[in-house]
This record gives sequence, structure tokens and C-alpha cells, in this order.
Amino acid sequence: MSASFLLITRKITDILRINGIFEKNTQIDIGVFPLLKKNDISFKIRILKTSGKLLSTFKVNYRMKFEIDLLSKDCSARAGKITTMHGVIETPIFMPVGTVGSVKAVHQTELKEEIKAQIILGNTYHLYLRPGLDVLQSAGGLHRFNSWEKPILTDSGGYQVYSLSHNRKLNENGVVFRSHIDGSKHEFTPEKVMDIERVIGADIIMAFDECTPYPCTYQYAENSMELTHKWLDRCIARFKASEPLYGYDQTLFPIVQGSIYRDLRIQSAEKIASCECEGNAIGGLSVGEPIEEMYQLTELVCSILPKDKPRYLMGVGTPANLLECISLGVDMFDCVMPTRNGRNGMLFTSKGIINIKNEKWKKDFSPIDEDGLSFVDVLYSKAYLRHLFHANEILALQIASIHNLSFYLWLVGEARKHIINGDFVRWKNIMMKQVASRM
RNA sequence: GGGGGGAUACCAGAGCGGUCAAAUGGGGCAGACUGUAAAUCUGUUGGCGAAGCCUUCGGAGGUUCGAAUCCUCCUCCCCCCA
Repeated sequence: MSASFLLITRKITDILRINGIFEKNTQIDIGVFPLLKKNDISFKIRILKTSGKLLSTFKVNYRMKFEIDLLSKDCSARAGKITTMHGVIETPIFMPVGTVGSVKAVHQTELKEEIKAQIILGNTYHLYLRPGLDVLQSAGGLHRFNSWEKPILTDSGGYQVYSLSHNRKLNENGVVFRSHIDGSKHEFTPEKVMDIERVIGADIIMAFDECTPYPCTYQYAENSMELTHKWLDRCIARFKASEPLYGYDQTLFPIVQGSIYRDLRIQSAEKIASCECEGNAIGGLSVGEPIEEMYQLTELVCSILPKDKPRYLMGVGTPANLLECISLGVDMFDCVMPTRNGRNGMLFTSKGIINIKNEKWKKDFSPIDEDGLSFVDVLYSKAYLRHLFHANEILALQIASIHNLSFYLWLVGEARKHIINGDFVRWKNIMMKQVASRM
């Protein structure tokens, strides 16, 4: 409860300011707070003028909540809602990646109003190195720092254990990274990662894990999984022993590992399920294994993870991957593909994949995506976007990123609609072929 | 008028007797990218083909076993002095 206090006062001052009541240095007395029962997750606040006239009401949630709106009949897909203090996330959802506090080449306004992103990612390792914890804490957390008022999820740096494996040393206690920026040494332990994620202040924070490479021997995968499990216990202990810093709740998601080995995946999924966190993640996939393998392992793990908690498949994927994994019971996705591949000239559309740099688009003056919903889709032609890429113009990266993210959010939104309408599988089977074709 | 420096593939530019179908950039063409060291990276860029062969370094001739490289002339460009 006390954790919510700051956010509530902040919100009240905003309302007073909007109504022209609040002046600088005015003291606000918050009269009586509603009494809360232990399992309540939200309450309503009413702001009254002294005359008794109702000025405003708003609802405050102080714990994450997941509700399932509908379960698909012909597959394991679900449509749900995750409620956080920064807003509601409708699932299945795709979360744009904003590693260093910015979804590359995209403004927050575009993210919110064009792309309709409901939650974005940040990265613990990268934000810790730059701008650093002192800046983030002084700013009042990442939401305030980067002006993103909706939910944020931070990855723990577990992916960097994999992607930056050439400049880190792993041991039982944690990982010593050599900064890719200046070569300085930084030790990441589960406790330290929890402390950093408290400072960053994302709504959903990930446990510190090791994302195993592919291929990976059984022995390595087993040892790594056991280490990830030990780290998870330490993450949970530190998380429970600490408080959020900015007046809103944070929730911790553990991560299933086990590489491509079914028995390890089962063991890991059972361990993660037993932690009773408010959501669970599947890691260590989409690192180069055959796609069928990824689907089978996702299905296996989903069958073990609790049904009443959101499931987050980390780092996935292509539009087809999303659709398939939604049908297997995944609720949340993130991937650099729409942004990175977009910056490299690849456009994802409902009719297939376009390499916009190719010569074939040189004189194609048709819209980038005639079925697309964002303003860039109809405002600009393929030929113009191709020209911008060839001329190395910054605008090319912006247009491609906005388009791709907008398409990804549209895709998961449509998936949700079709789950609710009860015709998800039929729709999915048609879309899977279309989105994976080359134009 | 006098003196000097150049001309190399789509462009810029190295090479200055054999290891040269010719470095390196850029441009062109294509490919890769899945919890972001990424506006990045890789391949390819005279013609046919498996090795290999054929035509290429402003033009024409020559020296040499062998020339993008040396010599002669021609054409064009640039710089300095008057």
C-alpha cells in the first residue's frame, strides 16, 4: 500500500493542475485512504472540491493481475488482460524492444498512437552501463526518464550472458561482464540484478538467467539450467526482501531454460511453476534451433506452466512464429526483428515479406502496405521508401520501424479478436502462409 | 609562347616488367538478421565455364620470352610561369 502512495499523490496533483486548482508549493492533504483488504488489487479514488462537487475519479491498481477473457476451443490460445499500475495490457501481445530506453528510430508518440504499443522493453545490462543507476534513480525511474507512461518490462541481462559471451566470465555466484563500451568490469549477481531492476522501475522484471547457446551439449544445458534455478531462488529472495522505489508495484517473472532437451525443459518448467510468480517466461529458444524444435518445446513447456498466469516467450519472433506460438498458449512476445530487420530494409506485411531495397520496387508507386493501419503505410510509396534506404536517409529507418511495429501489434490484436470470435485456428492457418511468403 | 603532371573497371583511386582480370573505398545487385555491441554484417560486381579459356588499364605502333607498367607518335585533361 505504501508503495502506491507516491503514484497516487502524483496523479492527484496532475488532476488538480489540469483543473487549475493546484499552485506551486500548495500542500495537499489526502484525507482518508480506502481501507484495503489483503487480496484487493485495485481501489477507486474520488477527488471532491470543498463544495462537494466531484472533480475526478480514478482507479489505482497496486498489484499485477491477469484475467483470461477467453480460452480458444480448438487450440491452446487464450485472450486475456494483464493489469499493471501503468495500465492494462491485452493479450496476446507483442512488446517492442527498447534496449537502452528507446525503441530505435521511433518516438513515444508514434509508439502510443500509431503503433498502439501497450508495453515496451528495456534492458538491465545496457541501462545499467548507460545512463547508469544514479541518473535513472534521480529521474524517478525509466518511465519518467523516457516519458513512457505505459507498462515497461526489463530483461535481466541474461540474454547478454549469451550474446556477449566473449567478454564475460560466468561462475556460480554470477557473471562478470567486461563492458562492451569501455572495457570496465561489472559483476552481475542475482541480487545485484534485482537491485538494478528496482532502480529502473519496470512493471515486470525478469529473473537473472543464462540463455544457453545452440547447439549446446546436454551436460552444459543441465548445468546451466541448475545454475539458472539457483539464481532464481536468490532473485526471489532479494525481490521479496526489497521494496519498489517509485510508488508502484513491480512483479518478477522467472524463466524456463533447458535448451532443446525435453526432460530438462520439463524439469525447468516444473521448477518455474512451483515458484508461484505472477507470470512465467520461456527463454533459451529462437537461438538457432530448427523452428519445429522451438514449437515442440514451447508446447511442452506451456503444458506445464500454470494456465492462469501469463506466459512470455522471450525473443520470438517472426510473424508466423507469433501466430503458431499463440496457438500453443503463449501470451507475450518480444523480438528485435520488426525494428532491426526494418532498419535493414525488411518489411513485414499481411501479404508477405518485402525487401524494400530490391530493384523490383524502384518504380512501384503503390503504398508501402495498402492494408496497413499506420499513417506511413498509405502516405509513402514503396519506390519512395526504397529511395530513402538507398540515399541512406534517417527517415527510411523511421518509416520501416513504424510500419513493422504497427503490423506486429495489428497481428496480435487480430489474433486476440479471432480467439474471442472463436475462429482463431482457421484464421491462423491462412495467415501463417501469407505472412511468411516473399513478395 | 615556355615548363611540368595525368588518362586504370559504373565512379574515385592504388598498382609502375611476370605472383594482375587488376588493391581499397564508394556505387550497383543479392543475401542474412529472433529476450539489440546492429542505420549492421556477408557475398557478388568484364564474358563463358569444372579446371580453364577469351577480351580489358585513352588510341596507334614498337622493345621484350613476357607490358596496365619501358620507348615513339597521336588525342584529350589538369597545374605553374609569361
